[in-house]
Amino acid sequence: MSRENTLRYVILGLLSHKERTGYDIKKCFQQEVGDFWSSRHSQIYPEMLKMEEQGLLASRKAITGQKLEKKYYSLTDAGKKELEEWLQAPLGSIVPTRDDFTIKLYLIDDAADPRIPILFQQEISRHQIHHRHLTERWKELFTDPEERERHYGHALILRQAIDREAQRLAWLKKEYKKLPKK
Amino acid sequence: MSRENTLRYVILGLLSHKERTGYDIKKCFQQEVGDFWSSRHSQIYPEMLKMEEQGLLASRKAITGQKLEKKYYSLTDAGKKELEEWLQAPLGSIVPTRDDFTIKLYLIDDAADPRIPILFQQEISRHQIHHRHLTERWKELFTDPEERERHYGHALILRQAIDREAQRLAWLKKEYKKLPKK
DNA sequence: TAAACCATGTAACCCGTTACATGATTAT
DNA sequence: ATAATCATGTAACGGGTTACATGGTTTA
Repeated sequence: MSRENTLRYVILGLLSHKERTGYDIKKCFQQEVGDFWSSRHSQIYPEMLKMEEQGLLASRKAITGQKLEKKYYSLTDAGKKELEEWLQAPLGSIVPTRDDFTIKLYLIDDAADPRIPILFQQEISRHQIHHRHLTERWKELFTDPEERERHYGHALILRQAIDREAQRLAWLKKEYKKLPKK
Repeated sequence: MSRENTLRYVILGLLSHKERTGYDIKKCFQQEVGDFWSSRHSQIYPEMLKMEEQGLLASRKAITGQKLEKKYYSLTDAGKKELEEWLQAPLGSIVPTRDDFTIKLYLIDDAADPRIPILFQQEISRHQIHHRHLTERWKELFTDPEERERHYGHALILRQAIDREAQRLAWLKKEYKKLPKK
């Protein structure tokens, strides 16, 4: 958990190019952004209300169909300033992994334990799924090289995530093979 | 955040070979274990009390010096069973990165933005620090190859963490060089 | 004797998840 | 018609951090 209310800055960032509703933000988190940050609508709506009260966001209402109200939020000058400041603020220090595979391996600690190969299989499987998912996303978004240029940051972090998964899978398979045969 | 009360299992794991006090657990998190999992004493003590109430832990009191009371906890049979079950339970699915460098890069998104090289410098710096820290730890613990065999899991995850940091640093430096000169 | 460390707890608060709750619109 | 999706909220709870609070022991 980033305790520094990062959600607020992500929202500011997502609103920095165009106005959006809370629902739009929610959809972002279900789509591409969700690979890097996500929150539920039950956290998004109250947060945006608070940000409006604090003068970081402005809103206008619009009607779709007969009565469905949408609330479009946009950045105020204070909101823009808040975002700029955060973007320039130093990064936090690196926090513990808190990854269940890692901690289980630490606690079992014995290469001959029969639970070790199972653990590796599970870990390999979930990273394969994740790797495939990210690769799919890449194809969707960045098959066109022009898109890669238009969205430098996004392409970069997605590429990096894919490489990381590939490297992790290679490491896992290597260590899996080295396990003592029972 | 692992929402599944992982702390409880980490505590069970740390108690599985010898009895310890809450303070001992806290010290573990400040030392080697802390690279992979950590919690504060204000969370540890109440959690251990609850685990005792639930019959997972047993405790005995001891006096150091004239009156300083220590409370040593150990696993009950129920506690051992709980730990075994968790160790065999399937791993959770992979969660979003929630890393501030990543999300900032996503939000800036423009290779020509002057904040990008600064961001890279910050990221490189904090990973260098972390890499050095982990390498130090390795020297401390695993210079002796026999220790590496005695603590297979620990050696493995530490090695993996070091490799990951090294690979990440290489990637960061490569991309930093590719940035457009201003 | 003073500082650092040992040792154990509680309280307030923040972030995030799950569940509760409601109603409109669109596509089949 | 009905299911899926759009749209916006609130409530309860769990896990984690910071701060509050207290006292004993060891080491320089």
